[in-house]
Amino acid sequence: MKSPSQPRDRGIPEATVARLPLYLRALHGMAERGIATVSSEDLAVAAGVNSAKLRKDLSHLGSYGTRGVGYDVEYLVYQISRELGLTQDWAVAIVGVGNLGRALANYGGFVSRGFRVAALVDADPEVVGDTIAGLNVEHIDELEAVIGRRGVSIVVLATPAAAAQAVCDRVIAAGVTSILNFAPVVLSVPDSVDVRKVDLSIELQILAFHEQRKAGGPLMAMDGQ
Amino acid sequence: MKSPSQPRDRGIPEATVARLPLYLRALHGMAERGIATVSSEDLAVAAGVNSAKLRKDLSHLGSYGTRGVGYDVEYLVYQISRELGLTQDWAVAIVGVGNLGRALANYGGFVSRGFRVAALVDADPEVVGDTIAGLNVEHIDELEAVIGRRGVSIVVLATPAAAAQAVCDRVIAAGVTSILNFAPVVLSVPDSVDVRKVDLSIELQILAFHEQRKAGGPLMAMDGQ
DNA sequence: CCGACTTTGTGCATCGGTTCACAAAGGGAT
DNA sequence: ATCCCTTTGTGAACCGATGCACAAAGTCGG
Repeated sequence: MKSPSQPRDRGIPEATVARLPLYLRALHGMAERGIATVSSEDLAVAAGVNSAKLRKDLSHLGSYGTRGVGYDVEYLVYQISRELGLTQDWAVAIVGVGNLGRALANYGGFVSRGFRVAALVDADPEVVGDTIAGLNVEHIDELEAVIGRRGVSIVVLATPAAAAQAVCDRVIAAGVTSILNFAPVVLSVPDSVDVRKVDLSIELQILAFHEQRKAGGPLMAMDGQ
Repeated sequence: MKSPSQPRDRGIPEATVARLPLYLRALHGMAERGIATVSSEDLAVAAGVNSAKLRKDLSHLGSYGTRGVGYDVEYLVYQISRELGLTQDWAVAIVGVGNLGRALANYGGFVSRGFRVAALVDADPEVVGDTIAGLNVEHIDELEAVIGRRGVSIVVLATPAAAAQAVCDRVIAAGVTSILNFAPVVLSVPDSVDVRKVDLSIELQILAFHEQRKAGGPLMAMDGQ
């Protein structure tokens, strides 16, 4: 007899992991509206995916649905949260308090569940000492100390491109293994470190590509050589 | 006899399109450092990808390399720019001038090549009329007029989640078919419209998942049921 | 002019992810 | 208690992307 409703396979596909937060958000919305139970079809629509994909994704976590009924919203929220590691809270440090860093520090929604901005760090003496979003901006010289003291495990890089790699090296040396990088550079890191990149410029360029296609159409003659 | 060095196949894989901006950035850096020619191996390292993948990607644009030598940096910059549609310039409107919108408006690097922030729009009478990054903030009532007048073809949504879908519907009705969405909602749009999403919260959750894995390790016993 | 060397471009095997379609499982009505 | 209806969970086919490995193509030195 195999134990039921237990995470079966600890190897969850990357594509699935990337969608779990989407499901979670949709489920939170439903919970707030007092919906107790949801079918894969409805949840899929709310998350903007195909229902078969949703079911397969959820099946990687375990068998949490009831055939003929659907999924219990509260229970599924809990299971996904646990799988994503949101039942604990994560101390995040933002390095680089320019326009973007400031926006991130103030962006409440982003720190909604499970995450807490625990430190702001910058190199500019002009901003060090300022209070932003209720936090004191500390000097970059204190980087390692701050990471240790506050138990930071995720670092958000919002520095200029030129500074990113150096800061990255230092936070890794300080023991951080998860980095969210906003600087437009390819960071070089050991395999044991996870880097995710958010690059506004790249997103725009991808849009431009498709926009050009649409505009030019199949008969765009103006590009003869 | 097939015409040489001509874009052969107009169907470039999506995964390739997403990497072209990366190559372009690396190439710009090289051009600035006066490098005239680069091998697929060197460019691949600079862009952080596998060299075979890079060659396959470039081969989708045409045969722009020289065997035994490599690629001409300037020429490749031009070809990729043209393919991405960066030889024309795109008027971008930012809707929602909160912390994030402001940061985007000021973020010079993001508007570097091919893109120009042509308008800022917000609903809050408090900020309408302000000048940010040299631009006057216009009222949301003017949205359609502004889009038409300035020839905006790409819209960046930096509104609160609750407002995003409504604004999205309006810009689409005004003829926009490319949207970069920062609001944490799944936008529903016709197939003819391209939406790219940047979601800080989701990125953090993905990092947390992997971080938890590392921390817990293969023998994490504390989760017995 | 030739031969050795470098580097591209690509055929092919492989892999991960998506989608379809359906059998298995459970709920509710009679 | 039985049957029908709904919805899950998944086997299997399919599709796109990746990476290897090598032949073709071109350069450069002698």
